[in-house]
Amino acid sequence: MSTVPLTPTSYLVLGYLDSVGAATPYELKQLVAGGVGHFWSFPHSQLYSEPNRLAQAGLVTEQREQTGRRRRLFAITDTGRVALRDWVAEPNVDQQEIRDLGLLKLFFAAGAPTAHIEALARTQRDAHQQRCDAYEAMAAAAGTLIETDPAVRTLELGIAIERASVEFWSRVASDPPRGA
Amino acid sequence: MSTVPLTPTSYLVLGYLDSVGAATPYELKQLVAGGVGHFWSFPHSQLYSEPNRLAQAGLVTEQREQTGRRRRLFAITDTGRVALRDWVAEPNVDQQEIRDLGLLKLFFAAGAPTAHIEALARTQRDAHQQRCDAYEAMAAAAGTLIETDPAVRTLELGIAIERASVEFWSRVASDPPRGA
DNA sequence: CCTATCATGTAATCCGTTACATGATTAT
DNA sequence: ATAATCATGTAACGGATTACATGATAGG
Repeated sequence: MSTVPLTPTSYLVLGYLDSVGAATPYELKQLVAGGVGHFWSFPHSQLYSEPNRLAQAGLVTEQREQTGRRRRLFAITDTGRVALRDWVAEPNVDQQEIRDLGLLKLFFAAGAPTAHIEALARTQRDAHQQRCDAYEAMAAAAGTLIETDPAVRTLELGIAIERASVEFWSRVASDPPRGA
Repeated sequence: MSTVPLTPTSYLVLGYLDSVGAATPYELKQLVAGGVGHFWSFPHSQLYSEPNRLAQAGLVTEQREQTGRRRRLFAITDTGRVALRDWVAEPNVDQQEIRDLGLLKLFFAAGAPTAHIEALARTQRDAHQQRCDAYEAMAAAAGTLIETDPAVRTLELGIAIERASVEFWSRVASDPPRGA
């Protein structure tokens, strides 16, 4: 029960364990795939190692099947719940960043032919459009939950950002830099 | 001169070396701070190790001062230039993600008191507003370059996303989930 | 001179990713 | 039955981050 540094992944696991009570890594994987995974994804192997770290810190408990697959079932502890609440309450220090690979490419596209820039812009535009549609469908499916459920509410930002991205890349596609 | 996997950081270094010809790690650090660093930041130590990797792959050359600080000066090679062009030209496979810590907190805020959510939203709103102002100032300073320089053009997306974020967090602040 | 700060760099650590592996279950 | 796919998990590697360290330089 030593103390370990908590990463966003840690809180993600704590957050899900808090909302469902207890889960195996595989169940976590499924939860992530249908939830945060849409805007914060990572390989499933993390969901096998991260709970171990959390167990070391006493934030979750582990219970292992004695038969068959010997699945591990993790549950959040009171300490874990406190850590989660504290994290949500504590003001955000670090700024979020765009970290869009397409944007990085555009940034360094000074030497590229215009046709390549246009192609990049179209690809990005379409990808963001797809994602926008997906978010909108999820929001529609969630209905009025978007007003009361914080998790669902995040869709609103996703949609807004995707729309802005579609508009941006559309403009770049139709009016690329170096256009003269 | 073995082959190494190229990461976004690799191309970032190649991109800058391509635009300035040659630079020391410290010069790269300054370039990044005034450029991509605004939307793709990382510790400066990367700028000391990454060029080494690129040199192994023959994408850059290294020249070391024989006196005083023994600074290292890196220059991009033709091979490096080709790699950079290819990267820009190749279509983007992976989707970009939001990866906003504030958004992650909101996602898991179901158990938090409304006051905490409001505080989170206000903090986020203000941070994004600040960043929005900064981007707009940079765009204004760049003037019409925004139409012709791809690197400057990226500011447009930054501004659009920041504005959308400000609006989103303002709404959450004034009308938080669980508000009933 | 002296010391505070900037410039410049290295070392060690670890999270996250990639790759692999094996037990269940379904379909044909 | 047997191939295919899903479920479940582990091992190993490396890039990114954190922390530390030392040389220049300017200000007082």
